[in-house]
Amino acid sequence: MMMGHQHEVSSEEETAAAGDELRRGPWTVEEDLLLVNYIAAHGEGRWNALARCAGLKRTGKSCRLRWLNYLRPDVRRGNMTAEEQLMILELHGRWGNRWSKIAQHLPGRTDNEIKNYWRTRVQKHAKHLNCDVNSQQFKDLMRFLWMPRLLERIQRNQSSSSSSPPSSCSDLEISCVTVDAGGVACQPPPLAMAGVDTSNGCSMWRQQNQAQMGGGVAAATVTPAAARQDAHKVFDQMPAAETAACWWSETESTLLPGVAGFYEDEVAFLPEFDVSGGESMWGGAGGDDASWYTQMLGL
DNA sequence: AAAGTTCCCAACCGCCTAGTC
DNA sequence: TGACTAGGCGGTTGGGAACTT
Repeated sequence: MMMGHQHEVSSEEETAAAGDELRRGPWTVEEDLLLVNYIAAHGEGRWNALARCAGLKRTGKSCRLRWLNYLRPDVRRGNMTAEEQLMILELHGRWGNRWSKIAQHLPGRTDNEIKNYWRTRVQKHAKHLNCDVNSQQFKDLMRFLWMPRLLERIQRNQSSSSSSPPSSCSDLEISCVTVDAGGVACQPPPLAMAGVDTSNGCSMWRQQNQAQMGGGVAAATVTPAAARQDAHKVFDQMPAAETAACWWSETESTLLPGVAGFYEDEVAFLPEFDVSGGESMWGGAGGDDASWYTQMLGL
């Protein structure tokens, strides 16, 4: 694909090219081979020199990008798994558009790929909901509906791939605050979190959570706005992996009107939001990543 | 089947920072 | 200290595939 500024050459590129005509646009198989072979023999780094020595009429920048985003052997391709999507939603909520930082927690995924995922999938649905992707409303939707559903899907995949969860994980109980339409907090039944190490901070977080919620959510009566505010406060204090693992909604029908500010019919149109295991907006099969996600929880 | 539209993502750009001289 | 270079980052673009009319 040829870019619009293909005839403009920066001073940096002029230096790198040393008078040679620079190639732009899509990489050919021959160029890829040159780059891969050169790096295999000499290693990466010093990209401008590398481009020259490898006989590539490309800028160092271009070579670096091609290698990191496409040719590197550990680059993971294909649809994002539910685990990866959950991680992206959580980490973006925490760090914003810090794509490279987010990518560090998704082995094999590049910042470019995560950025593209965010723009093409997440922003698209924010647009469908007619709200800004950075709005509190949309963040609530992600936290209280999409992320729990992704988690649900992950757990279903885990349980279907292994009939007996690891004993070290099966007894973890996760509580979360749900708020019914009348603004009354209720405590959901314990949820066994298969695949999550009970020794991590989740149980501690739960205790803190309940303490901050006024000594026990079951007894408290809170307004939806207050519940949301408290939830965010606790959420923001949690380590990333715990946050992704711990959030759980009893049902979105109780959460949406009270906490997220969305009504059921507002999200009902989300056509791809299929939790039955088929194709969904969250894409991908994702069934074999349980171990990966468990590993990520140890971050 | 053809034309139009939307979506995806590879590759580019400009800016910034760190390192070197 | 300032100029220069390399590398890294986030934002943007546009070609082609996929989908719709």
